[in-house]
Order: sequence, then structure tokens, then C-alpha cells
Amino acid sequence: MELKLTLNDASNDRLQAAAVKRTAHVESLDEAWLRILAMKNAAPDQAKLLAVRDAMAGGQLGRAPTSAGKRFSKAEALRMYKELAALQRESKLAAMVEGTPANYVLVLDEQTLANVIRDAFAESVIAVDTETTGLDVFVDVIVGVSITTPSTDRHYYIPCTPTKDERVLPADVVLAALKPLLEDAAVGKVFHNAIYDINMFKRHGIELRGLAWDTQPAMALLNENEPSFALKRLATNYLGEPSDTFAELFGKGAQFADVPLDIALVYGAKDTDITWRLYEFQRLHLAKMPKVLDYYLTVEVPLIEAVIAMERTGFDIDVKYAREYGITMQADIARLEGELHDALGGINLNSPPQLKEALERVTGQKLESTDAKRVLKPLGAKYPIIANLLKYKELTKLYSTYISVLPEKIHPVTGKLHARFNANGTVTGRFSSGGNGVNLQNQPYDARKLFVAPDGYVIVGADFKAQEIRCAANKSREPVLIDAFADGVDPYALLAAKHFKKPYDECYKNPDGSDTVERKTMKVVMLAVLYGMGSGTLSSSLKITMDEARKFLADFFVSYPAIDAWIKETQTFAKRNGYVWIGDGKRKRRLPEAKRKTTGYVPEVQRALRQGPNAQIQGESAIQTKTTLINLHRLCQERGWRLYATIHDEMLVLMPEDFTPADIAAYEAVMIDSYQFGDVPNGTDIEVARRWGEGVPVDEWFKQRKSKEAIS
DNA sequence: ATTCTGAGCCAC
DNA sequence: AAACGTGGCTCAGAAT
Repeated sequence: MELKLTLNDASNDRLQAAAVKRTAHVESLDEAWLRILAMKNAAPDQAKLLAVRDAMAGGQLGRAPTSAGKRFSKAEALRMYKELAALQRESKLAAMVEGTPANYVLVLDEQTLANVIRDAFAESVIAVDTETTGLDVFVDVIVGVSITTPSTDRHYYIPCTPTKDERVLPADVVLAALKPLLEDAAVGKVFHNAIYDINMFKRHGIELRGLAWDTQPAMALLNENEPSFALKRLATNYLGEPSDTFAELFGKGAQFADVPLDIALVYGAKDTDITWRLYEFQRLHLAKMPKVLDYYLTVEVPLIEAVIAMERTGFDIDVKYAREYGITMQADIARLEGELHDALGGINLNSPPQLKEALERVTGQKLESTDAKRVLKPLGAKYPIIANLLKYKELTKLYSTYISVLPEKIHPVTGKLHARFNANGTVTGRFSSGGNGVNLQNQPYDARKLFVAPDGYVIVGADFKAQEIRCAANKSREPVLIDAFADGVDPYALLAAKHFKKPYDECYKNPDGSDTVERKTMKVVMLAVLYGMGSGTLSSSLKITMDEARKFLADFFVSYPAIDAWIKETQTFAKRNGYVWIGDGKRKRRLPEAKRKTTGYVPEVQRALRQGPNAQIQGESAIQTKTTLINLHRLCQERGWRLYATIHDEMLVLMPEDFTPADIAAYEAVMIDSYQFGDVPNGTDIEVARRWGEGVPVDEWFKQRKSKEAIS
């Protein structure tokens, strides 16, 4: 105190600051929480922090002794969250085991297994699920099978080796016992994501028969807008049965084979329990839409076998060609990169913001973006550097997305590339493709050359001629289109002739076989109409003025009033009901936004109204493709061909190279006869290739084969 | 080091 | 005046 008198004001301030600091240093835990929770935390972090605070307050969680002296920080709180999560997992698992329903039965001996199988044979439908060592259907193995027998209301989990518990039966014993049941078509089976389990059974020599229902595609019909079709999520949302995923319960890298049997029982048996309940829930709701139910049972369910066959065929990749092609591409890319860096400076050429700045500097003009098609292409003629940049972009895209990666995706066990085909991956019912990093449906021409037929086989592809336009002709009943298809006249050329007031022949093909400008233009306009394109986009894609584009669309609707009327009718229906039907009631496309009462322009509502007519066309075309694919799969089985791929309006098979004209006729018949758009006839083109993308028309192929035979 | 998002681009 | 439907993958850049 004496000392204080001797201090000047500045020292006094310092002392006070130190005192404040000291106070902060010993801040109470409550104060620390106020400080931490007031920070700008991301929403998930804030939730974690609150959970930690509550757990500490409740005494379940305490600070580590090593941290005791340190100021309580956000980082420490988040570290403690991990501890909390583990604690919660343990208590959750303990509660699950504690609450194991009495009708969940663990099967550990052959006698019980025999009884389960006897009971299952007495059922008309059962639910089945597999637990495995992983997700690779060519590598992983079954560690347990769940079965639900509904009339006895029992849910069995049958663990087997390699489950790490000596009480379990050997896998060969369990699977040999189950084989007759699983292969008997008289006992229907319900799965969630049947493709996976059927593949797993194939891996163990079991050919599943009697697939009755798959709750995953069924849910896609009941609500295509569902953000995820994961079983646990659906059970939580639709059955009021809170269900944690495998990762939530066991952590990320966990192995089911390591899960203790009491936990494995309650988790595994619950899988078929909720699958069965979801099945009953879905039947109840689909019964209210009999046409959807019929479509589901006659198309979506049988399609599963076709998709399994297609995914298993896989693709042979020409690795040598890919390597050589890659090397020349890399050289070209390096050269272009050097030139571009000289002109633009040491920027990252793949970074749109950096590129935009550099290009604005070099060209002296403001750019809207670095969009290659819209912005850069028109500038390419004026600035050679931009032409180079476009070439660079094209090459790097092709190289990094396709040429360099396809060989890396080859499966080490099968030696082939296996893409996934998701039959309900889109809201309209089209296939999507992905998984394993390979989307088979967007392979550009130059990448297709990497896909080669196996020795002794050729790739035979068939596409539907003007599939969506034929569908639109039937939906709208537009007489000009109906007549064109009935007479075998090219609809684009016919419309072009009418619009440009020129003879049909001058609007069809050029002497060299390429499309005329008139036909190309009309094709763009037709698609523009089906996609609900506005005049702005049409003007830029056709490089015409807005006024011209507006006139084009207006003329189109005046000339073809039935199309106009169908679009307006469909939109009115969507506005009133919040959905549209696809394929005469086979599917629904739910568009809740269309129903919103609004004044003025609301983007979401307008978008929903564009989606309505488009969904009818895209969706029914997909139904035609799927229906045809099922028949093609059967033809493949009969003739020893392999289903290879499908790309929306196209399907490919592998055929022995000595195929006959009769084989082609059968293929063609499947394409033409499987699904009709009313009275509009179908059309198909068939091509043969050893390398995908290098196909020749089948007539040409036979001609070439004949001349070769003549020589030898 | 992983995870997420937007821009961009491939297909029909 | 604007406003092109359905997907999946790669990369950059930011967040964690």
C-alpha cells in the first residue's frame, strides 16, 4: 500500500490491467462457458458445446486432470465432446441390449437354425438382410444373416464366422442351411436395397429367388423428393422408430464381425424388423395408388435382376491405350500450360477467380465469369490466348476426370471397372450412375474409346430414335408430330421445313450426311420447349437476338397449339394438385412449390411449373427404357449375351462376335415392342463396336464381315 | 488431414 | 427483363 503512493499513473494503469488479466485467468467455469458460447461458433459446434456443458453440469463429464490449471477453451470443450460421444455410444448400446425385444432371437446352434428355416418355409413372404465385413460385393463376406418371419412375429439374427466369437456357427454351415430357403421362389423375400444382399449371396454361391419387394425403390415411388433413402432414416421418419446407423453406433472404421453378439442381435434383428414394418407401411400407401403399385411390381422389382447382371458384367478398360493417350495429353497440356503462364502470369489456371482477374487484365474488358461455353468461346476468335485456354481446359478436364482415372478404377479382383446404376437415382425415375467414382452416363466420346469388348465379344448398342419427342407427341397428341412418326418422317426436318418454308429435303441432311442448319436449329427449339427454356437462353444457345428467340417460341406454339395446350394443362394440374402423373399414373412427380399461391415472379414456383411437363416426358421415357431393359435382360439370358450398360435412351450388350442377323432382329424386336407411347411407333438404331464410341451401323458390320470372309 | 460448397463441365 | 430439365465428378477455397 505504501508503495502505491510512490507509483506514477502509468504504472498504476499497468497494475490495474494485470489485475484484470489475473481475474480473467481464474475465471469461473460458468464465465468460461458464457465466453465460449458467445463466440461465433458454427451450428454443429454450438450444439456440441451445449451438450458438453450439460454433461459437465450433470456430472457425467469432467476436465482432464492435466488441463485443470489451464483456462477452459473452446478447443478443450470440443475435445471433451469426443469423450462424451463415446460415453453416449456406450450407454446407448447398453440401453439397446437392455431393451432387446423378447421376439429378437440369436441363433447359435444348428437345431435352432433348422427350426427358423422350417418356420420361414411356412411363410409366403419373409424379410432378409445380411451383415458383412464391408461394402465391396466382390471382396467382402457375410458375417450374419437376419430373417423376419412375420406370422410368428420373430426376428432372427444368425451370426456366423468370421464373427469373432467362438459360439457362432461356421459360415458354410449357416449358408448351406439357408440356401434352399433363399433359392426357393415360393417364399417371397423383402429387402432394403436388394442389389447389395443378392450380390452378397451370389458371392457365397446362393442364387436368390422370390424377390418380392425392395423397400428402397418403393420409397422412391412414395416420395421421390426424399433427401436420403437410407433404411435407418426412413424407419426414424416413417415408422416413428428412432434408429441409429452403423457408423453412429459403432464409429467409422468398425467391423461388424467385432461387435459383441448381444449388440449384434439387437442391431441385426432390428434391420429386418424395420424393413418388414416399412414394407407393410409401403403396401398400405401404394394400395391407394393401384397403378403405381402395379408399375412397381411389374417394372421396378424385376428390373433389379437386370441391374445386378449389368453391374456385374463390368467394363474392360484398354489400359495400354489409356497410358499412351495420357502421355500425349500430358505433353500437350504442359505445352499449353507454359504458353498460358507466359501470357497470364503464374496463376492457378484451374481457379476461376484467379483466371478471371488475369483474363480481364490481358483483354482489357470486364468478364461476367470464366464460363467456357458462354463467355470464353465467343472471345476465342479474337484472342489466341483464350483459344489456347479453351484447349487447355478441354484437355485437363478430359485427362483428370476420365483418361487418367478410369484405369485406376479397375477392380483388383474382377479386373474390370464396375459402375453403379441407380434405377431411382433421379426424381423423374431416370437412372443415375456413380459410386466407385465412375459415372457411366457422362463418359465423353474420347473416353469411350477406353472401353473395349472382351476377346470374342462385341459391344452392340441400341438407342431409341427421338425417344422424348415421341413421348411428347403422344402426350400432346400434336397432329403434325403424330403424323410424322406414323409416316416415318423425321420430325425435326418436317418442323424445320414448315418453319423456314423450304422443301423437306433441304431441311434434313446435307449431301455429306451431316445435319442441315435448319434441322439442328429445330432440334434445339424442340428441346427448348420440352425443358421450358426461356427466350434468353434460347437466344444465346442459337446465337440469335432475344427478339428472334421470342418469335421462334411464339411461332412454335402458334404452329403446334396442341403442344402449347398440353404444357398449359399440365401446369394447371400441377398448380391445383402440387404434383403431375407420369406414364398414365405409373409414377408421381411431386411439385409442392407449384401449388404456392403467389403474386409476381417467384423462382421456385416457376421452376416447379417447368418441371411438370418435363417430368412427364423424361419420366415416361425412363419407364420405356426400364421396361425394355427387363426384356433385354431376359433375351441376354436366353442367348448368352451380357447386359453392359444403359444411358437414358440407349442400352448396350456384349454379344459373341459371330452373332447373326436373327440375333439383331430379336434385339430390335425387344426395343420396338416392349413399351409403346400410345399409337406412336418406336424407332431404334443398332450399332456394333469393338471399342465403345467407334460403332458402325449393324448393316455395315455385316457387309464388312462378308467381305472379310470373301478374302479369307 | 478431412469435410463441405460452389463453379464448371461431362452425359442425355 | 428474365427464367434449361435430370444427374455425378473434379477442383479450389474455406471451414473444421
